[in-house]
Amino acid sequence: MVKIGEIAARAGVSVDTVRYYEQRGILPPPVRLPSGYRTYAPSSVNRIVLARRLRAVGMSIDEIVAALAAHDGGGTCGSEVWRLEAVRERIDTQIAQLSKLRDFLTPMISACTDGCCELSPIISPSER
Amino acid sequence: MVKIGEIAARAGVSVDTVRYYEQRGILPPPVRLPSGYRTYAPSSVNRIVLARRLRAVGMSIDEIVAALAAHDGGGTCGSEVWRLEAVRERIDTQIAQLSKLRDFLTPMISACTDGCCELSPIISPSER
DNA sequence: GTAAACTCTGGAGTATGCTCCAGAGTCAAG
DNA sequence: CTTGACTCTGGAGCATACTCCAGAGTTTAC
Repeated sequence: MVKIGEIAARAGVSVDTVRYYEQRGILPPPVRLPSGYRTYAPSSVNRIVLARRLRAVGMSIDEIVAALAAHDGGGTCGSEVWRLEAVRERIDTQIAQLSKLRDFLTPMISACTDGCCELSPIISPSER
Repeated sequence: MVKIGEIAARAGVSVDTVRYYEQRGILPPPVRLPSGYRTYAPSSVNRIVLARRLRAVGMSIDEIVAALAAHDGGGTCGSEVWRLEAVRERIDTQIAQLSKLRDFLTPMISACTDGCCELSPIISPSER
């Protein structure tokens, strides 16, 4: 079991962020030493890193909490099918969205090379 | 040329957002009527929709401005290679990042079915 | 020509996600 | 045992991205 400073360092976040994530429900309340110090299993890093990555791709804290809750709510570990799948589905949705965005962009690029740009409406096409 | 209300409706955003995007540099200063009203080419919708989609996948306003500037800075339209490509590259990076995230998750899901969960450190593995 | 709907500006307000701080206690090395 | 690093709590502060508002002018439909 490690203290907050080390867990934060390992996850690449600040100590404040770890406490904030606990407050928001991303991290469960950790075991406390008699002194009140928080102690974490080293694997807690995974949860923080995962949250960070999900944040980086546009998920809100609430969405992450919901996704993790769906995962955690699967029941006793190993006793039934877990739903980390839900998170993965969310990612697949994101990827699909991005691909669509990519497809949205591609014809624009072609249009550009044809002498007309759909993204710079400041000058009308006739002026080009 | 259409007024702000219609451009906002077409893009599915609020009038305030359109003005905010102009202020932030996502949209160029529009042509004004003698009354001071903003008027836009219908194609301006594309720029707003694109910005929205990029926001939805985690890009900040500043990043979007930079990406669009890279695009706009390509010179006279059709006269040289445009760099909307830069935006597309950003998206590809995102997709790659998400795929990595997906790969990060998959072994966790397997681990779960094996009776150990890396995301719920509140209970130590020995207690399971 | 008048009422309803729309637009203007500048600034204040809100939600989210951190980030920092004070003041006090705890721990680890020498 | 002291010194410096670490941790605690609660609350304030900050950046981002909107969102709303007042008060005033403009446009549109009847």
